[in-house]
Amino acid sequence: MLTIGSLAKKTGTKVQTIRYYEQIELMPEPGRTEGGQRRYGDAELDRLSFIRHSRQLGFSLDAIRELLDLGDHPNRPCHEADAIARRQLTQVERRIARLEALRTELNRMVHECSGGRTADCRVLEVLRDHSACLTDHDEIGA
Amino acid sequence: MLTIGSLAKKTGTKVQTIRYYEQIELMPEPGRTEGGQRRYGDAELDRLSFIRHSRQLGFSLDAIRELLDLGDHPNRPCHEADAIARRQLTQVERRIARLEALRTELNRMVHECSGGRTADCRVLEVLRDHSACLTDHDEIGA
DNA sequence: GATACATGCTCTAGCCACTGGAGGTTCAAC
DNA sequence: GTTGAACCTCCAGTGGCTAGAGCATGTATC
Repeated sequence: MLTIGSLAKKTGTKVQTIRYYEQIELMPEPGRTEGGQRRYGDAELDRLSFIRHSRQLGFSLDAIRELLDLGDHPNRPCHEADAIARRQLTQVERRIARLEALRTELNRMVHECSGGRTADCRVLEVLRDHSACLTDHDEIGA
Repeated sequence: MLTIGSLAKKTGTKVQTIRYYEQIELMPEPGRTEGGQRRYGDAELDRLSFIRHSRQLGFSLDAIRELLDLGDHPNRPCHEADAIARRQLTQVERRIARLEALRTELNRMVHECSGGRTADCRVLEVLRDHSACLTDHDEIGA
């Protein structure tokens, strides 16, 4: 039986985060000691590990909820899990493409800065004038 | 003189976002009509364009605040602006590296999925077992 | 001048995924 | 029995917006 603290340590999660997962019903309500402290078993350890690993791979909590649900039904066809992962992959690829455009632009800004007065600063100039950009970057935070 | 709506359209910002920027003092309080509606001039248009463009390049609102401040002092040396841009570049590069590791992992997951039952699903299996991963991806949201 | 209605206003709450703190209780070791 | 780390609940805050309620204003048309 694990305390919340040792579960946290084993999974690299913060204690508060575990309680938060319980609150949003991503983790089940665990058993308690007489004094009211949470105690966890192996099932919860596995579930939390799954959640954490999925988060590290960038899945949203909603996607993880779906994945967990799929894992609970071993006889269902797995194309849904596959679809979720593919969706995630597409998103990751889109983000990479966008960040690469930003990298190009930032690189250009930084390399064109000659280190003079802010009035002549290429960094500020590029930010002032979008049309000086070489790449498209129209969405925010994509 | 622009209404908030036309300023929004010109800069590709939402009306609420402009009011939010005013609230957090990133945008100045504009003049008002007798009836109390906001009216904007060219200075505000420029400032908002700068903000939006910086956001598109991934700068935080705090970083943008600094950049705007630097732009207001044309005779100061520009190495600070340069430093902010470099910091941003580093962050972008780190995010790209991380996402590329994720892409590798997701790709592998997706391609190893043979489309059977969820019990045999490679996607779920990899998520269950971090040690099956080839890449490091330890931080969340980095 | 009247009317219609798009656009404006303020205020509040919600989103995601946590994180931190206050103020109090329980557990395990000594 | 005492200490002190770890636990508890509850609430508020983060960033960067976004949405909606409920009402006021501005402008074009008749």
